[in-house]
Amino acid sequence: MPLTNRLEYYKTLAASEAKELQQELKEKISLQGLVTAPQFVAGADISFDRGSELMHAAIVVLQLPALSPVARSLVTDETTFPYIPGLLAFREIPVLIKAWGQLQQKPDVLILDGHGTAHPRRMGIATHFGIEVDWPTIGCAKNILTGSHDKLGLEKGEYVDLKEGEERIGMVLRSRTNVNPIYISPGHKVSFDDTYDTVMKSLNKYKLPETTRQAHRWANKLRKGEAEPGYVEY
DNA sequence: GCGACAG
DNA sequence: ATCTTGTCGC
Repeated sequence: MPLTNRLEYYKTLAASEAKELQQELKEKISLQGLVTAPQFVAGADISFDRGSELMHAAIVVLQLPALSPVARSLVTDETTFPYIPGLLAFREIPVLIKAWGQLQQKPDVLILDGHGTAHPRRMGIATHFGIEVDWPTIGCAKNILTGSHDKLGLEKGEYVDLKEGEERIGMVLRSRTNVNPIYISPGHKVSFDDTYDTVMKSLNKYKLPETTRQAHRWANKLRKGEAEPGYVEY
């Protein structure tokens, strides 16, 4: 089924059906590592007014190692799926894929807001998105959804595995010294090592990766009418 | 049954 | 996610 039709199909799904679809898609996950060191990393995020069905999406591409801006894609669209923990992808993926399709300069890897394999069925939004567009993705969340972990050191760069039972599903990373950690996990077509390395390279002086920060910034500008939808290359 | 629960 | 000012701590 064509991608466009799949996205329309998502909107018709009941929660139970969405979960079944995740169980099927789970078989397509690849944790094969990246072939070459990434030079371009991108961040994706969504902003919206509470109570509104309008979703404002931003994807920004940055170049390593300086994290200098390369391009951005902004799209506004309406969602028809509610926010349900564990089913975030069905709500946000449609507009993100529109932004992705508009993006000319594709990055080596895309970091999304939310989890990848650190999900009850290993199908967080980063993994789901990666499978749909067949591209390397990483999940980076500010809060935990599932799993448990040991105590974590306070220095930037330290991490512990996030596990569900005996299975490693992600990592809890101290992205900035003495600040609450972030939760990172492979999305699709990246390894756990790629996930850690890429996120570390995307960090500067803040808690969140610069990719995430820039995507958040532009999504907010779009929502507030301070930026126009469309594609821009720098 | 109760609590947890990405954005 | 978003609503919002000051304030405590490194």
